[in-house]
Amino acid sequence: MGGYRGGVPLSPHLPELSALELLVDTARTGSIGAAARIHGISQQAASARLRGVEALVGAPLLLRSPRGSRLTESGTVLVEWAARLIDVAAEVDQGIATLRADRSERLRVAASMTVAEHLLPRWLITVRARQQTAGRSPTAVTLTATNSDRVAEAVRSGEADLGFVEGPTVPAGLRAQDVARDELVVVVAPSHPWTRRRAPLTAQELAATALVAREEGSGTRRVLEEALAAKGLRLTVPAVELTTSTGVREAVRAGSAPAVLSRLAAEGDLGAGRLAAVPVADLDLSRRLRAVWAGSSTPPAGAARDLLAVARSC
Amino acid sequence: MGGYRGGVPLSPHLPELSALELLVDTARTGSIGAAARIHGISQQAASARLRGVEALVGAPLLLRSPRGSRLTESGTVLVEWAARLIDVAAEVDQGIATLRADRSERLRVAASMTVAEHLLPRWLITVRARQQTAGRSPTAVTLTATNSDRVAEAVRSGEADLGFVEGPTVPAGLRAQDVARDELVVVVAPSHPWTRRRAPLTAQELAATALVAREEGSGTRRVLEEALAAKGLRLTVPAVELTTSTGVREAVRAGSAPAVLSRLAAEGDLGAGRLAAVPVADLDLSRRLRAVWAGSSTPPAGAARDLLAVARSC
DNA sequence: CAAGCCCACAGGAGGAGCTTGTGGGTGGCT
DNA sequence: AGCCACCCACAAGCTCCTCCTGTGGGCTTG
Repeated sequence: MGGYRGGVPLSPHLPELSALELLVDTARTGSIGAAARIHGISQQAASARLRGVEALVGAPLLLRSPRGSRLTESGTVLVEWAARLIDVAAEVDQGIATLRADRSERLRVAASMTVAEHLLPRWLITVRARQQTAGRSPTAVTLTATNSDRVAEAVRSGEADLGFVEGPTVPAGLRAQDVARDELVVVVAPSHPWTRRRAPLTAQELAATALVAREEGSGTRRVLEEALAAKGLRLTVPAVELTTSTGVREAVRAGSAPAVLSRLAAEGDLGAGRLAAVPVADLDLSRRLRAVWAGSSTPPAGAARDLLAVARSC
Repeated sequence: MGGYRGGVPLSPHLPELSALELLVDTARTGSIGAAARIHGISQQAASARLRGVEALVGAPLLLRSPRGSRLTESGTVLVEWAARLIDVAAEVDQGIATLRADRSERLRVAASMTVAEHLLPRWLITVRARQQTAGRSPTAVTLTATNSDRVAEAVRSGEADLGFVEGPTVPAGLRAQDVARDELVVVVAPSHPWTRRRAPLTAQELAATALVAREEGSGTRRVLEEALAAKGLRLTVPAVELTTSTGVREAVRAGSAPAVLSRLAAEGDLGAGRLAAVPVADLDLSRRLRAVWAGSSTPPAGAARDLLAVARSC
């Protein structure tokens, strides 16, 4: 996740998302015409689009017959991949809806970068689905994504109804509830000498190294600092400070220095071998992700309650 | 992943993938013009496209200045989401390349559905990346996705150079190497009575239930049957037999009957609450994913070796 | 102060995708 | 048997989108 290499656009063989949706719906319904109706286009247009997809892919995907269409073997695999892609696209879609600023009645959420990037879109999809199955109309949500400090401020000042933060302590003046756990990992470029270590890193070594770090006020940075402080250590002045985990990842991949990142943010790059994780011996880098709200001691009602419930169950 | 609900096309607010790529590259380079050059379009076209994205999202994403463009807060979040989407798209893209049938020299891979759907695209991306960093030109790979039995046949007959199968035993006449572990889970619709059970399911109960199942010859089916056989049990005749895990998932969601699925295939739906997992008490449903090849006892050379190495390290 | 980068606006050409109209084929119902 | 409903594909025309080129304004650098 989030490891887009940049500079290498996707090949022109990748069909458009809408065309893939059409294919998936054709597979589901067993009929091109039915899928066309779902998408609000004519059967002919759908047929042409799907032929276009087949031409792009370079393999037959559908077995057309006078009483419907079935998938070929290649089609089956492609539909499976496409469904996954569309799921992620739906998350982004949901996320985009939260960025739109033109609503009046809405749930205003402020979240730390880590939560906003990696968890919220999925939560929102689930909340929406649950509200719809419960027969309620889905709530409009607006999202502000900053660092944990500013999330706390936004909630305190009433700019946001609900916040999500990381960090070892509950922000002053707010009520909180744990919703998930996360863990920080030390990551380096695959070419970095630390990847060839036998023994795990010690807290002392880590503290003595100039890292690529997030700015002060970020939950990631604070957790690291407090974990080191618990060992009587202080963080060396960072080599670079950046405000996004993308920036941090890119700097690490460029080989400059190690970094400490949320596992959520690093996962994709670790899996793909673009980054390597370095175990740390004597440091507790797990952290809680908390929902926070102002005012009463009980969790908020309405849509905020729904979101909180979904977040806790994931 | 792979839980596409169907019937609800993505909102028209979602920008096209190419437009999102453009945004990501603009963020990376700090300049609209530079991103335009990467994508081989004029600066004006890129500028217009990005304005289109902003209109679609309904929020400013870029802070344009006479010496470049930076992201707004909303832009930062969107870029992060978009990068993830593009990563998945790149996997699909890579997968599509393997479906194209027009190459002559290539590595021919046959894989079980589970592996083809959930693991191979990522492996292929990594192989490609490693080959490129090693200065070699990337290998063309063609993929056939069927059930484990037919994968074994394809490898035996020389139709495929390398195969990936599930199942408790190594197919006769082939050499094998473990590459990963997987686990089967019992899944039901969220409304199914089993979700309200206190005690875990017993193997006996499971065996006595008519399930939604994969066809005979599939690795998923075989693992289940053998796990039951180890307890002296036999599977009841399935309620339905389907050849894809999508089909199985949909049937389960429709509420008809429980199913046994790879955790890989069920993950997305479990996370989103579209399916529920039911613990099973006394049944070992873990399974190995194996690479198989014909002939010599040593693993194959060349590109097959690269793929094998990547698969094992993930 | 000119050159080089950044950006945006305007007009025109091309093409991709849609719709409507049409026809061939199969299965079920009366 | 015959009609109807559904499946699919081909063809012609239109529309709108997106790209191109040409142009101009603003800021920084040598």
